[in-house]
Amino acid sequence: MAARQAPADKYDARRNQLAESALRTLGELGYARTSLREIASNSEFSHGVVHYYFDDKLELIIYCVRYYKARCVTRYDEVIARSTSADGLVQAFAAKLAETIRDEAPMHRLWYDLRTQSMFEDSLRDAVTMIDKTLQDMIWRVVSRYAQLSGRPAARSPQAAYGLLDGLFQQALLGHLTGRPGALDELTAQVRDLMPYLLEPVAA
Amino acid sequence: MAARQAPADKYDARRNQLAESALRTLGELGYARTSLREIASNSEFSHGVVHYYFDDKLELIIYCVRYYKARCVTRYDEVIARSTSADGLVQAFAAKLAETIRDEAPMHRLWYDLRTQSMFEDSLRDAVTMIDKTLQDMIWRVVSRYAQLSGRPAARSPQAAYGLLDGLFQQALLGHLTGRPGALDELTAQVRDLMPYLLEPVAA
DNA sequence: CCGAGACCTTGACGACTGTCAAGACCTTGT
DNA sequence: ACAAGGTCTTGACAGTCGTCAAGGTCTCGG
Repeated sequence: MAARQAPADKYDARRNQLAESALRTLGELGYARTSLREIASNSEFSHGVVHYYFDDKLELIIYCVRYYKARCVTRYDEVIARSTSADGLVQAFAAKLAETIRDEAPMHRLWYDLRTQSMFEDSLRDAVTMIDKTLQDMIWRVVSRYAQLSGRPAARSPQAAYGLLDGLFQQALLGHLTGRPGALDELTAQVRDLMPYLLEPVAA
Repeated sequence: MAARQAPADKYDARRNQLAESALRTLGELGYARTSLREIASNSEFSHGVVHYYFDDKLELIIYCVRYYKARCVTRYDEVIARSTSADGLVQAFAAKLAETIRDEAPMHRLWYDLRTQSMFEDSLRDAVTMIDKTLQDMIWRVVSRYAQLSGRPAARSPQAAYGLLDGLFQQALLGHLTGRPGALDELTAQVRDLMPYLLEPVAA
């Protein structure tokens, strides 16, 4: 029960360690075919240890989702901070989107997997809703900064902006994973085209 | 092996009958937790019959995907045929999108589930890619007709148009399933806003 | 009317899953 | 140095899965 010892950090460190193994495995196999034994075998522990640090398979998964969120949430903040012109922001943002597909494709497909699972499994719904909102906020910070640099107000809701960009992103991810050659370049072009639409048109 | 009898139709009819049971079950439970026994128990047959009509679980699933496609492909063609003005088309199209979420949510979440699974499982990839292309064509017929009625050419690629609309659609589906009240109305508003962006701006 | 083959059920198999209890190992305080 | 308790492994459990073989039931041609 109260498993923590003097260094409570160690307990959390182990949980994070297991979460990382779990995320690696989940990103490789997907939610459906990932077993606790597989997760453990991708770590340096045996399969029984999972129930020492997590009550449940579900608790581990949800912990992973939140742990994963902590990494992504600031992904584009540097782009926001560094940009000094509207065009530069759009360029850097589009490039970063393509880059993260190239470098972290397993993580992204895992996210879409979990989000889709939440359409079936109520127990995932809260965690997914929370992280989805966080991603929407992240996108909205980009759009807000873009509006600011352009001197024009945003014309779309945060939901709409997120939905549109997410649709393009997911399509590019799928294309990239199926080996379609120009998938990433198409994404950057599509994003560059889309961004002005998110703001009010220039005054007539 | 050569299981067909004189009326070869009956063999196909049984396959379709099983496909319908499978789609009902898959739409309810999702790909991960749907077993052949569950599919069979949602039909009037026993669990062994599946292997009489399908070699494999995977063959059944893929057959289902293609069977499902046949229904969706013409979903908006009536909207296209009936519309006589650009605004009327947009209105009817947006309403139809919302309607299909309300009436066929399990089928849609199943589609997203299978599409996501194809990011992990190579064996699903071909079937998913084919139906995704079919859906893109379906959307593109709407956009083309919209361009025609507007007297302006389309400004976005078929991929981009499909990706954008699909993003909004998926977000609305998720919102609808999680019980967010205005999810469907937001979708129709977002689609009405988006459609003009898919065409070239009015001449300056 | 009967036998052949299509159609379907039943029951079993090996493999895999999440879960947990029993105990071994190892660190630490005293 | 010894005991206590945190940490981890091992092995087993009940259940479910896909698959398939054996055999029953039904239908129809001869």
